[in-house]
Amino acid sequence: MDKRQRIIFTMLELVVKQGVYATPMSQVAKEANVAVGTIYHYFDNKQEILEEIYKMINQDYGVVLMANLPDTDFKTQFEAICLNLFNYYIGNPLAFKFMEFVAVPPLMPKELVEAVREYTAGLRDFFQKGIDEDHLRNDVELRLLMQTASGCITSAVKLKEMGAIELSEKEIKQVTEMAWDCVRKH
Amino acid sequence: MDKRQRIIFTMLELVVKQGVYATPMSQVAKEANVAVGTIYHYFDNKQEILEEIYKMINQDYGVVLMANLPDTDFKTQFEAICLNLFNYYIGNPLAFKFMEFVAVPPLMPKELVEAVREYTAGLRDFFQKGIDEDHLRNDVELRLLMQTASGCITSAVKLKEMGAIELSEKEIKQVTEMAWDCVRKH
Amino acid sequence: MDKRQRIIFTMLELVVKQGVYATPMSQVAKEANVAVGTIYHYFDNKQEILEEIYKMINQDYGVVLMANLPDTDFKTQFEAICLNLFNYYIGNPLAFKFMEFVAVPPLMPKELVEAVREYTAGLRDFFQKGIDEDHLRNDVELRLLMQTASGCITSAVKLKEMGAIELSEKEIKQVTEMAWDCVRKH
Amino acid sequence: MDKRQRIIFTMLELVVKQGVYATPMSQVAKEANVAVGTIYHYFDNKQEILEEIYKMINQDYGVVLMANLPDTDFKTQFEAICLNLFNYYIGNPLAFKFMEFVAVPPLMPKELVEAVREYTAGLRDFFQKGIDEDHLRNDVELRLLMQTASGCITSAVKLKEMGAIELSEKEIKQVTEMAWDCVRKH
DNA sequence: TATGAATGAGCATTCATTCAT
DNA sequence: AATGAATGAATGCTCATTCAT
Repeated sequence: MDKRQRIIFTMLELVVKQGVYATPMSQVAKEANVAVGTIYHYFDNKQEILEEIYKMINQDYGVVLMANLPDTDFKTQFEAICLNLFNYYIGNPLAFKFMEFVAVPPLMPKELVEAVREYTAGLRDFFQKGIDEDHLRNDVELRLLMQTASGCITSAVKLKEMGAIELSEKEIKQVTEMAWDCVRKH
Repeated sequence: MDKRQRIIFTMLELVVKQGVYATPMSQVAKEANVAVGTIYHYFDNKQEILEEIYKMINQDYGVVLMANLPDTDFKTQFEAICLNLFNYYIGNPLAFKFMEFVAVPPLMPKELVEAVREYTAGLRDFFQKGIDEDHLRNDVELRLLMQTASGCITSAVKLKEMGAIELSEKEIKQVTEMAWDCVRKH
Repeated sequence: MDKRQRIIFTMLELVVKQGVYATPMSQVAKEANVAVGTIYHYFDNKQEILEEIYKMINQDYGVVLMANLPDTDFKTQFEAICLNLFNYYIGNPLAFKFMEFVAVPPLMPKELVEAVREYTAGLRDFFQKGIDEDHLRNDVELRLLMQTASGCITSAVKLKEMGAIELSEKEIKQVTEMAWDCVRKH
Repeated sequence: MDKRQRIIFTMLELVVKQGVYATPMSQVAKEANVAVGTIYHYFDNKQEILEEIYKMINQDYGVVLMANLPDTDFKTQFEAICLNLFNYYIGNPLAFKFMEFVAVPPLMPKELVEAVREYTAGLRDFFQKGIDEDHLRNDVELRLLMQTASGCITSAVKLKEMGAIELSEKEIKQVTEMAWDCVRKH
């Protein structure tokens, strides 16, 4: 892994474990095995590294979420997306925690937050199609519908990360059902 | 308002707006109109003030959530609780933001997080009753069920706070429905 | 001497000996026998201390220059002023060196440089009177006349500070004569 | 212009505008269109470049000052030298500012300062001749006499550079007169 | 109770210089 | 000759906390 990558991943790891302000650049340097100055060769400042991580994770989202969708009915596709999200979160707990606990207002500038939403344009289109084709509630705003469904998933992963529940296949199935019940047209 | 109260509310306000580490004690002192030393007369350190705020808000929760429940069927009571939660969050945006954006791992010690859950024992009992009496899904763990329902509400308020959606009576009704669909026995 | 004074004089001393950028705040703190933080209690930043010194010295100028003028003819008064300047410079070599070698563009902001000229308004009036009453050249701009005369004095003190010449009474007398020959009406 | 020259002139330009310590080598490299490493191919360190500039300017002085002297009486020659100096300063404001504002104690080592005086040996001889032949004051030390005369010129140029006065032919004539009045035998 | 001057460890960042290519 | 990635000591400044009054 090159130095730039090592800096990013070390920062991600430390910032999730310790918090942004308990993570000095000197520690990042040491644990990434580079000199402090080297960090500033690749990044303008600490904030920029954090924004880089934020963009990176959101880009991953966009790709991973819509991957390997089965060519079947809407509901099955919805479930596949949920599963994708679960797998990503469970496989990348650092990414999950960064998004939930680190990239919290007012850390990320408004413009970045908005820019990054474009990475998940695919998901938005999918939901819009669900509304248009009468699979999803059509009386609820698109943004609210999406947020509520993903909130169900997020809630579950949060509980798992706190050590409060397991998140085996059974629970994943249940939460996916709940998310579907939330947003589907009745 | 006495000095202790002023310190707490000033800290809450600033910490929500600026973040914990961008909020120096000196600024809290100035905006609360007390001397720096006075803060340390009432609190051991900065962390203690934050924990005090955390306990205060959670205590409010416990009280507010179960207030004025109608003596009717379970579903109506569920809706009343949702409405209570909405009203609290909307009426106390600082409290909402503090819980969502400030009191984030690893800020609050594990023991405090657990201790504070007792404040909402009433809500837990209500959900347990819902399971036992066959109103709610009985195949899902209690914690997960509660978190998912409240996650629906929280998601909506977050969107409102970000300025992405309105949260008028219509939307509150919709989200309450979605939360109910999530957890009810089908 | 109080802490603020100690900080100012320590900074003056070090900055003259070492240059501004070879004088770290930590050294100022140590030699002034205060903590680093204390410096920032009294001043906003390093620059502010330097500006404070600059103002202080210029204020001294204004007072010292016109002190104890004999109530005689213009030329004798002129000589008294030169002597005042010599005495000040020789008695305060730190002040002299600060003005000549430290407070050099672009260290001091334009506005401060201009503001500070008001401290020596008395000298300007004296020169103006000299012009009006036909003691001094009236074909040369006031500013230029003043600068040239004081440049004579400054040149001499500079040589003394470099160790190139003595500056005993004899030389002081000579330089004063030269300054007078420079600006007087022929 | 070759790289070495480009480095020197870029450093001169930047150092005059920004000050020595606000001028990083990386900026010099960028604006001279060379790599940082290349600078260290031609010079040992930053200080050496500054000393090179200092020597270069002083060498210029020596040559320019005594150039094109008319073969007439002493006073006319004196006036020609003054004019040479004015022309040099006005045509090379960077050189002037470097000498006045950058090459200030303790930037240049004592030995260099002394060594460089040899470049202006011609001027020294001219003044000595003036003393010996009874054109200049013979009661004042040579160094002091020279410094005072050139101080008059310098004062005027400084005022011009500060934007305080024009320095057209009329003023140049005046200042030359003043310089002469300063040092001539009465 | 209340004050605010004083402290100094700790931080983000800079920059002259090196050196493998 | 020329490059520019890499280094890490050093700097200005912050801020939670203490304590004499």
